Amino acid sequence: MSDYPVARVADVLAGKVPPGSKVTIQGWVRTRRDSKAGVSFIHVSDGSCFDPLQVVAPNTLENYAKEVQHLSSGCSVVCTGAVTPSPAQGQSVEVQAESVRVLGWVEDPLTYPIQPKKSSYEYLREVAHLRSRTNSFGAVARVRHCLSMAVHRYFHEHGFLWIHTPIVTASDCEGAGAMFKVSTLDLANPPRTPEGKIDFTQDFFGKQAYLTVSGQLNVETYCMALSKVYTFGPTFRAENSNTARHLAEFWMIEPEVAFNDLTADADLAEDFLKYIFKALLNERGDDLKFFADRVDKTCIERVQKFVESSFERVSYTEAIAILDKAPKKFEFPVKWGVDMQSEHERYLTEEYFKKPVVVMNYPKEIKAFYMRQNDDGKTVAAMDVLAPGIGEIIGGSQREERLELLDRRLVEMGLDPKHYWWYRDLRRYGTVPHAGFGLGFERTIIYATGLGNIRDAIPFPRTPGNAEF
RNA sequence: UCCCCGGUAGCUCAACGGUAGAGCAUGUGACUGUUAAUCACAGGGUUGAUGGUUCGAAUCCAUCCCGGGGAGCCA
Repeated sequence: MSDYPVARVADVLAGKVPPGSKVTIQGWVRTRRDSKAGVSFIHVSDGSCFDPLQVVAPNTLENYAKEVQHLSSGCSVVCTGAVTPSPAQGQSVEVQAESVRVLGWVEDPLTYPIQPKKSSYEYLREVAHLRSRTNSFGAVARVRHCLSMAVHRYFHEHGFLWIHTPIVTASDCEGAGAMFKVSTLDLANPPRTPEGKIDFTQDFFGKQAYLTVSGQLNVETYCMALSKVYTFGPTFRAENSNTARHLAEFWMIEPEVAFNDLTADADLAEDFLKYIFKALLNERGDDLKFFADRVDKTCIERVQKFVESSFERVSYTEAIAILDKAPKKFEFPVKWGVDMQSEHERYLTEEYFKKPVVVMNYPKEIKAFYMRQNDDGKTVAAMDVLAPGIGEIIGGSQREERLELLDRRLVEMGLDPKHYWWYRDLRRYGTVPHAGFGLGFERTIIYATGLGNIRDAIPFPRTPGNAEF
């Protein structure tokens, strides 16, 4: 082995390595082509950028016939040699190999699941442990990382603290959907109370516990001391949802800001989304170009337009009026007081406004207990951000900071205020107006990339009946 | 969970009641500073599973399993 410094493919291709310098490249073979001129061209990817690096292996290498000519897609290699300008089209620089060492062979190239050709996303989901080696999933991973970092950078630069809210929760009424149960009890033979019910006092946490469906209630406690906070972590919904937009395990971003009202909340959502999409445009042009070429021609344009134009803002009442006058027959009739269906949201954002829309001030009956009641007595300070192509991407609200009104809503909705004792305490001790929202991270990714299914926006999708990997 | 559509070679698909085929991939050879290279030849299949109808089923029927699209729930 030589002692040449290890270089990332991204740095070599970006010209950060001076021509003539000798480097070590570590990665996986994408394709190999042999030339009778006495060289083989090996495209090596290490995941650091979209494009692979061309390694030119001459037939004078001692393992040329025995090994180099048998390299197939997926083999892991360590190559050393000089970086030189490429005489041929297709790449600016390449590496003239002095050595090509094979670390791992593909034991049966015929049945290697990842072949250098188009494979369907459906098929690749069945080989999720290997799909990271494809152009598509490498690009998704880099986009996901880029957006993650941008999320943290935005909040950090704007004075927010990242709060690590718990994954396991014992409040069974977070109100955002069905929950997964967490237990160490023997399922076949659980301890029983005298009444014959399962005795959760003997369970690990001494009471029934669940996986969180939202960090919001917890993060509000930190908001009431640290002013600007956010969560960014996994959340879980045990809904039997089988759609291209739902996961049982997904990542959510939930900022919460003290002293903010609903308008400030919508302003934050807009400013924040534009920031992370700008970062994506600046940093991952190579991957976005791939998505534009292969997945969705309009994706770059869409993200650019998103960054440049302002969100449309309408009240729920106005939105209903627009839908009422729409020259279009809806399957579900539109009426003030009912929740909007997918077809309604789509019409607003895709046909009527043709851009992201913030719908604000929904009827209180169709929204959660913690949302702040407006003076009209009919609506709450809730907002949804609707985006063309995916529908609801953000759901948020100003929170009810007045204890009396909060309690009234709890009772109206059949909830027991006792179960929310610590949440209510926030209103008893130094309460202030505050607002926040939840952004589905994977939905953000499919919006930006044009991916058709949310299961391809997360490395290992969990959906009903699917947790193989 | 409901409504549609689909499961055929390693992958993408064709054949739609009468001997199961192509492209890519793989192997061999030819050719070439090549670019998902090209050309020739070769190997490769209990047609998702189980029953049924039929002289005969990949094809028709039933049930189940798996996948996709749409709906609901939501982020």
